[in-house]
Amino acid sequence: MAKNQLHSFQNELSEWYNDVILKAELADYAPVKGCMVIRPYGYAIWEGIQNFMNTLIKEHGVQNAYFPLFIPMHFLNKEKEHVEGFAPELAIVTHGGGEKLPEELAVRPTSETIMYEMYSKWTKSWRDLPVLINQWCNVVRWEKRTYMFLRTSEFLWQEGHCAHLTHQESLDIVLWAMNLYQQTYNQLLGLYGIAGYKSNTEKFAGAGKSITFEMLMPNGKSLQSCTSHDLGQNFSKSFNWTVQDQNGQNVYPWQNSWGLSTRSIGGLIMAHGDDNGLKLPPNIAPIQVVIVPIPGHQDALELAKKIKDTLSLFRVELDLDDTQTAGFKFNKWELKGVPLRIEIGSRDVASNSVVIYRRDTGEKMTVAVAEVATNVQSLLANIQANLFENHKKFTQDHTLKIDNYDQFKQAMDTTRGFLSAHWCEDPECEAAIKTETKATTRCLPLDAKEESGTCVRCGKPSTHRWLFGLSY
RNA sequence: CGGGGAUUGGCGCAAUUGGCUAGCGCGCAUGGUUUGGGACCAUGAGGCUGCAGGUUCGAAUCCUGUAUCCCCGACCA
Repeated sequence: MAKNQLHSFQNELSEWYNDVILKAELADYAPVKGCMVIRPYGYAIWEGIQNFMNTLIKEHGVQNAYFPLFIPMHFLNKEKEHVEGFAPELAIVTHGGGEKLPEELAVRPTSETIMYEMYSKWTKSWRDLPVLINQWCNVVRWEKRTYMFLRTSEFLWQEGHCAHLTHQESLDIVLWAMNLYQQTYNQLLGLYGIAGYKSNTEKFAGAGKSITFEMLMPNGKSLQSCTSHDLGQNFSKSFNWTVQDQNGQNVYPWQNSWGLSTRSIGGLIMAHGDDNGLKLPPNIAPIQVVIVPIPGHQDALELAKKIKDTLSLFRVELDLDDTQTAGFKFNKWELKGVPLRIEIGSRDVASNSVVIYRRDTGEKMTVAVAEVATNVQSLLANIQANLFENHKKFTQDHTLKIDNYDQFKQAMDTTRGFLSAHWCEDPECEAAIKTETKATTRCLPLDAKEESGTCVRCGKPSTHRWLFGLSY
């Protein structure tokens, strides 16, 4: 273990991941199995994601609302695939107020059923459509194995649920939502990924089609980072929900649902880190610039405050704690992933300049006081772009075109990554590949071109290359 | 849920054929000297050894149960 008490990013990613979450004070273990406490620094990241997404969600006319945590079991039972998919991971309330409940209540694993029950009450006419609602909430899925942020028994997310008169309108929202997620990942979190369709076995329980956004992590594992589902009319039919259309006919609305969770923070942590800790992209960093006056240099304080005033457009922390030495603080702020650090000591006061350090590259540069604000602005933009490009390059470098099964197996045994290979789309073949190599289908990329080939495993004809990988 | 490992001041660890008042480092508090890449001195606070039972003259140590965490799988966002 290095001096900073972190395991090696390269060789012990799982341990590094836990170390950095605890030491950077993003989160802590809760005294409840599989649950975590999201600490203020980690929650600020979630709030950044919420703010970014809320703006785009509302611009599109989708409104936020809130539905109950508890779902009567008979609601879940209405959609067969849905309940079968979620039954194994439900937390169920059997007692309330000291008495056994007449009907058990599921703690929501997702809110389709309770929301659509209400939608059907609120809509009688085609004029009442579309329903465009999103909610930010917690959900519970009783997972067998948990990791902080990536898979906890309770997690935070947003779930958008819209209903439309036509399938096309609904599909437009499905794609719009995935585009929203891509913007969030690319622009806010500096993360690259591939959007595409899930296979039938991997899709959401109750969906017609599911679109996923898959990101590659440094250990070559693939992280399903959010999903957007075309629910067709499965739920409206299950709930016997109809509205009258323009012709007076009773029709079932077309629906979609889409969600992004606190798992995104897990991807953010892992994809950008290094042996010194986190590297937060400036757009999401709760602190974009930390100003560290060298402790003991009294003359630096005035300049430090002056610099802070010139940076009012940014999220700036002025670290006035003089009980720690400069080196200690440098390491602390690097661990916490602050993109830029400004060091100010007597030397700088004398030369009317400051030292700026950038977290992503480790470069230090001397900048004249008058030019700090413009430098900070361009450096932050540069860091944001650089982190995204790094992740994009990593992903592309680890995306392999695979044309025979031996190659496929060899890749899964070594570098992993995204394996782009032809597949016959037969679920049995998919299952066999998983058993034999651990790889699952990740997605059929939205932009995949038609290309005739043969299934990498069974040799049957195939029309597209799918992405395979090891699931996180 | 299967396999492996762990749980001792806030954190990391030590303490066995069962035996003294459970130690050490870091951190923390107070005072002082320091401060440009993890400073130092002095003094001090902080433990019914995860929890519940049991065996024993005596348990951190042995037994039973249980909880939680980590790693590797199977299941999933």
